[in-house]
Amino acid sequence: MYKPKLEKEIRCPLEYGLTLFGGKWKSRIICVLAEKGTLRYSSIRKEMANITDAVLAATLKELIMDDIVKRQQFDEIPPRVEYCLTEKGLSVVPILQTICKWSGAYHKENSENTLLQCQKCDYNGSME
Amino acid sequence: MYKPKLEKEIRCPLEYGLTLFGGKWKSRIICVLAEKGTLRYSSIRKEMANITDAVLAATLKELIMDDIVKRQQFDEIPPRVEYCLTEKGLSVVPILQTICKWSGAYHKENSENTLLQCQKCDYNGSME
DNA sequence: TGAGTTACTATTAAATTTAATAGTAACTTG
DNA sequence: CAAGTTACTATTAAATTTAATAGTAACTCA
Repeated sequence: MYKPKLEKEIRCPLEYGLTLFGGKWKSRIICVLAEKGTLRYSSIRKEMANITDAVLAATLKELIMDDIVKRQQFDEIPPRVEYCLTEKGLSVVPILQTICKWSGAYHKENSENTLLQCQKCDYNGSME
Repeated sequence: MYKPKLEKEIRCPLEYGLTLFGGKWKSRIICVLAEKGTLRYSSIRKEMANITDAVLAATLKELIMDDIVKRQQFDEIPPRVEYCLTEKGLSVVPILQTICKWSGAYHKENSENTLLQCQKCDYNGSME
């Protein structure tokens, strides 16, 4: 998703909201944290096959700046840093679930395959 | 937003759903059609300053393929083609409104400026 | 002592999205 | 008769996102 640098380029809260949790990675990170609660950096990475450090670190930074994810650092060695959703982050979850259900329902209606299954969301392929 | 060619690359209905209406242009087109009902190509363009023909035409095509927008063509000259939301498209609107409200509420909380106003959405900057 | 762990950053390249520009047929209006 | 309208397509370029790869400090474990 295109994220304009200048807030002026965003025309409405809808567009702005979508930049906060839309996009390929943000929604997945939020889902993982919603499911697991608190996770350290390496665990998030393990949960999300295919993500690279560069992308994960950058995405977490954005989520933190937008007050959706909270970062807590422990001064140990090897380093330990834990991430969890903020209150604002938690408030996104129901929206994501709604999208999940909406999408799952229409997909079932139009297709026979069952590719759309995911442990990260609360969708299991048999939602009413 | 990254839209994978192969459905296999999409991991869950949430991600899939976001490819259907997330992104810079799709949500705006849906908003405009939700507000105005039926519009012809040139009117959609006028409603969305800054969009180019290449992008508008391509985006409409995707929305049509995903059964969110319906296209009706009249054989007149000059050509007339009208677009409106399908039933599925209409069912997205409440989700977009929810995002709009969520985003608007948090934005007001965190910022003094009032840039986030838009005639396209049902948000007017003073939402409770 | 060497390898592994951790949470990153930096750099470069590939892929994708968005933008800019020009062109088209066949009519209508001035 | 020239210019404007309509709904696009095609092409090229710029911007942005995503991916791939390597490197880091300071410890622990074998």
